[in-house]
Amino acid sequence: MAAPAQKHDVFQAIADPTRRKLLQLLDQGEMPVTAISGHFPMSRTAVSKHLRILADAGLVKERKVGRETRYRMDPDPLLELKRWLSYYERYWENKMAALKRYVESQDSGK
Amino acid sequence: MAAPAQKHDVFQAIADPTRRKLLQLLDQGEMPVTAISGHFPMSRTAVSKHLRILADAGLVKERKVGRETRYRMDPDPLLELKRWLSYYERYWENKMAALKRYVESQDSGK
DNA sequence: TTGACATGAAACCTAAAGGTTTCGTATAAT
DNA sequence: ATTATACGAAACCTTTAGGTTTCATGTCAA
Repeated sequence: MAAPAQKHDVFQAIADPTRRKLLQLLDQGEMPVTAISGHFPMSRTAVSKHLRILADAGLVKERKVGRETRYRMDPDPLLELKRWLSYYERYWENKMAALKRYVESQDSGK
Repeated sequence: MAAPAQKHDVFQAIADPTRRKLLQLLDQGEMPVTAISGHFPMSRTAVSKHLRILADAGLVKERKVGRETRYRMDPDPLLELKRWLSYYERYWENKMAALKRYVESQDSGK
């Protein structure tokens, strides 16, 4: 299969707070555009553009039902983010270990 | 305490691929600007600006040593990202949910 | 003390982001 | 058949992002 050559990646997609809210909202379930845009202080068209960017990154899927387009969230691309983040995981592991040691030392001290 | 009112957050900061590379590079250790910029196909000034954005988000720290400024990575703000991501953790933690998504995607796919 | 080096600030440019309004078109309701 | 609804495409505007070049300043080396 050829590469998707998507215009927007996950990192870009979640950079905008409006789009993060969109994901959160659509996490509740499928919803048509007008209903979605009711939750945002901007025009329906603007929301529609954000949805397109999210769709481009694979974070939402659309489905046409009659005259409406229903969007739902797809968390799969977030796995890339998770993978990226896991690279830095060791930092907190060490930190947590250090904190654990600290707490335990306080504990035994008392 | 007053809010930091930082101009750039961690989501914005990591949205740019150059800045992600910067983090990766600085993960190896502290480095002065000129040395850093040697790794990038752009001017030192441009790199400097990226570093400022990262610093603004708290992802790098700077330290002046003589006539040079040395930057190092600070992973702490990534915890916010991790926290945000953890909200969606259940999706791929739960195997049944994954299977459900798979079945549904096959269903609505073609 | 003179010159080279390291760096950020400033001014500037172009493209992209994020928003608006207007319009066309398909579907639904009367 | 006509009107209302749901939506995306297009054109447009303003601000921000990302880059450049130039300049000023502080520090090190000769």
